[in-house]
Amino acid sequence: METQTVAATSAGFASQHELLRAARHLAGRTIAELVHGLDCELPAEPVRNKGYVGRIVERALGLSASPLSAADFETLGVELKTLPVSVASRPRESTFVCYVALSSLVETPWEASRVAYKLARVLFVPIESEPHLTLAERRVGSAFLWSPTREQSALLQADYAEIAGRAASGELETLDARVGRVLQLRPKAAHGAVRVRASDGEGLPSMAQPRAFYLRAGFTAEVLRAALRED
Amino acid sequence: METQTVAATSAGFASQHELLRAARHLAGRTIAELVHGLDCELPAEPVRNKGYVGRIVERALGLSASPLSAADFETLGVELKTLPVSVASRPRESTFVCYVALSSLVETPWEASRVAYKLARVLFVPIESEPHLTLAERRVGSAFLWSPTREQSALLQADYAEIAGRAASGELETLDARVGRVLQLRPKAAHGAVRVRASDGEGLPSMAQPRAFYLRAGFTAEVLRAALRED
DNA sequence: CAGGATCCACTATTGGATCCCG
DNA sequence: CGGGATCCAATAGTGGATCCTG
Repeated sequence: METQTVAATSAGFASQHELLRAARHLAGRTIAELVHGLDCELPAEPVRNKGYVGRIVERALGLSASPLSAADFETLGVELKTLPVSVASRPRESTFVCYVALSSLVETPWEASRVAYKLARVLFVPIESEPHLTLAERRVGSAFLWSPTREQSALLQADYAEIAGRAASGELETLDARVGRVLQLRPKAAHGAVRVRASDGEGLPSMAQPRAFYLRAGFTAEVLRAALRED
Repeated sequence: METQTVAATSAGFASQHELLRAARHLAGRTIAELVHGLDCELPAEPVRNKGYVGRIVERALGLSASPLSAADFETLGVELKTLPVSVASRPRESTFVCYVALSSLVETPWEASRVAYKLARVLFVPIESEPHLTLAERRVGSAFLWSPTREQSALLQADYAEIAGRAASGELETLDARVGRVLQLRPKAAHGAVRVRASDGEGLPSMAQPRAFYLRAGFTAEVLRAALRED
């Protein structure tokens, strides 16, 4: 049975290439088909189930809840990201990268940052996600491995520096999601009132909105176009 | 009197450089000040007086209604365009270039087109035009002469070809203002029901909406940035 | 709470319509 | 009707908020 083939590949991958092949094996399948071999429920509607597709693809590729398979991806040095795309292969959303504390931003250069580490190597799995499609109907596209080109890396680093600079000088008023040409900082929490421990400009304890790095849709659009040209 | 200085330069210019100097002489003045030396009325509000600033600047530079001074600009080979800009020097609007008949588009290559001719050399006069400013309060910026760079020319030509191609193949449904990265085609008339004589795909007579070429605001923004870097 | 993400009200952009003059 | 342009309702874009899971 087709879906069992997917399950069979789910144990550890020896290389990034092997992982890519497994991901490409999913191309053309609907989410319903992925779920079929995975013993899990399929919610009817996308809304209120935001991370669902991402988790299904993780599982279809063997990244289960177990620490062991999570370690596979860790060992391979690959970050897995589903990318919701329109029929015209245009990303419909920005891409979450990771949380970050403003204080760590100030201390950490781009090269040593978690965002740079996560973006060093990404397996993008496009998902055709027109709003009118149910989760079940959404279809997996052709996955690809990406690392930033020299130009892209320069853009990311410049945005990081701009964001870190504003954090350092305490210009929190002007440090919103509009900053950054390709990388941006946005609130990320269950709701807007959530606060976490932080330190203010002078290192004194304070409470702050949790924030995370995101890639702008325009940037992943460029990444996707380049990948399509490769094919 | 200062405004007489302006009037004194209004007779024919010997060169583009002389014209540019006269235009730069207007920098920093308000429209009220320009009008002061010109014997004409100043409407209170911008709305319902759309071409007013353009005509005032023309007159301040000696392009009166008389065919003679119009010929000055013609002889110099310069097109005069005011450019409404925000305080951040961002163009607030697209820029009208000229009317065009779809039939002529099909026959005329870029090099021989009126739009290419008009864009070959332009004197842009930025006007600070925040919506809350009355006409009188709007201020003239630093004028500059522009000709398309090689890259800009390639973009313009490619857009022209794209537009002409759709006109040729009769794809009028897809030939709207969205076509063209920097150059676009838009309806231009007193109102949407205006029609002019035209010919259809087979050369048969028909009625069509008058259309004109415009430069997108994003393009003139780039032109303006380059000019500001020069200064 | 970190990580898988998308939602959606609001803002920014702009395509088509329009205004005045000669 | 061509040329000087801007207006503004509708659409596109996105910043901040939010949802579910382990």
